[in-house]
Amino acid sequence: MTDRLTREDWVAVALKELARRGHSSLSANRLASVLGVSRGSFYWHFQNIEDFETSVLKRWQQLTTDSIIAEMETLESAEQRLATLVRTSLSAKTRLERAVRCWAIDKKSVARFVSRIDVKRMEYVRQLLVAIGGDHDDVGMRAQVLYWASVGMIMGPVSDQMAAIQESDLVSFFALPNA
Amino acid sequence: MTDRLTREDWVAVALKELARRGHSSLSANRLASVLGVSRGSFYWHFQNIEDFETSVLKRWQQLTTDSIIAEMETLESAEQRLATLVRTSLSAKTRLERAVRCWAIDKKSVARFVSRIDVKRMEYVRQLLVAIGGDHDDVGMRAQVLYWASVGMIMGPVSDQMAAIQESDLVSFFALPNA
DNA sequence: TCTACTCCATACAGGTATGTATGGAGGCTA
DNA sequence: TAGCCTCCATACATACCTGTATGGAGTAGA
Repeated sequence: MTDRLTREDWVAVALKELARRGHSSLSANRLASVLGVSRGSFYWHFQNIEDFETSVLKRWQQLTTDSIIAEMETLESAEQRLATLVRTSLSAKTRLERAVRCWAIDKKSVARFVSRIDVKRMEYVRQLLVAIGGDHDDVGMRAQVLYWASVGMIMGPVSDQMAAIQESDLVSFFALPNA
Repeated sequence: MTDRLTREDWVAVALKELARRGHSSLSANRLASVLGVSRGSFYWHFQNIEDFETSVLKRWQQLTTDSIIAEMETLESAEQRLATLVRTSLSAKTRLERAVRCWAIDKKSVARFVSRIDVKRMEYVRQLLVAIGGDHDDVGMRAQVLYWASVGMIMGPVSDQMAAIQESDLVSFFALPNA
């Protein structure tokens, strides 16, 4: 009885495999073998692959966007929120983010989903920059570049330089006006 | 006679398909059908898939890194080089870059290759920033963030904001000291 | 206890992938 | 012209994928 599976069990192991080996590992075959069952279970819990993938993406959104923003909103000042957000991004586990973003390249439905999340995150960053530094002309550009940088950090090289970067330097770099 | 293929023909169509449909389209089967031949040709020109993929990556490096850096070096000042480099990046066709970077997620050998290219590009950006603004403490961070932003722009959302971003604003933002 | 429902196993069909073995068409050379 | 070398076609083995059809084990309820 206790060894029966739920949809959530499948989604959980999917996120794990997604982070470990990329989206090409999200086959019913592979996940079934990881869970120690057959594909019969998969096609009982999910109508098809599309149905399954949508569930995985929704869980990803909840974990990496909705809950993060909600957590930032518990902080008092916009400065604290941005600093914490940047620090969280710098120390975040990048494997899942990277895998999802590459998944979006292969599949248009995933791309649309990720795109909506991007807009949501970027708009939040822009709000924080406005709250901190005022609504300058280039606040849109700065929010865009800051979010691009976070995406680039996830997707790009993992250099020694990265470890030396302080979140406070980044915040002041983006939030303060140029000379 | 003229309808016989070369390794370069296979690599060329591979880069095209890579940009159009992503790295999952780089199968001998698909490319053969695109070229109108059978896989017998593929396995005559290439020892195996690894051999083929290495050739594709080397061509990508030559097109998107070596030749670009060489072109910048023909310009006179570091300011011109950085401005041109940023403008080139902003207007670059992102599909191939994006596909290669996602390819790297699925395959470790590709990841190692891309990582070496990342280091090469980032070091060049750092050199330009030093030549322009002097060797400040945070020049390493700025080079890192600027390169991250370029990667993020490629991998991330294509917003309306992007079209409004001027290359001159980006250059001054990264090259000038903070207030 | 008998039945019905839930969850999963098994088997099959159809698709695409790599890699190899082998043969065949056409040009180059002796 | 005879033979060789280059380039490609064909066929086969093997593997993994989705999706469906069907049956079977275990639990809950009448």
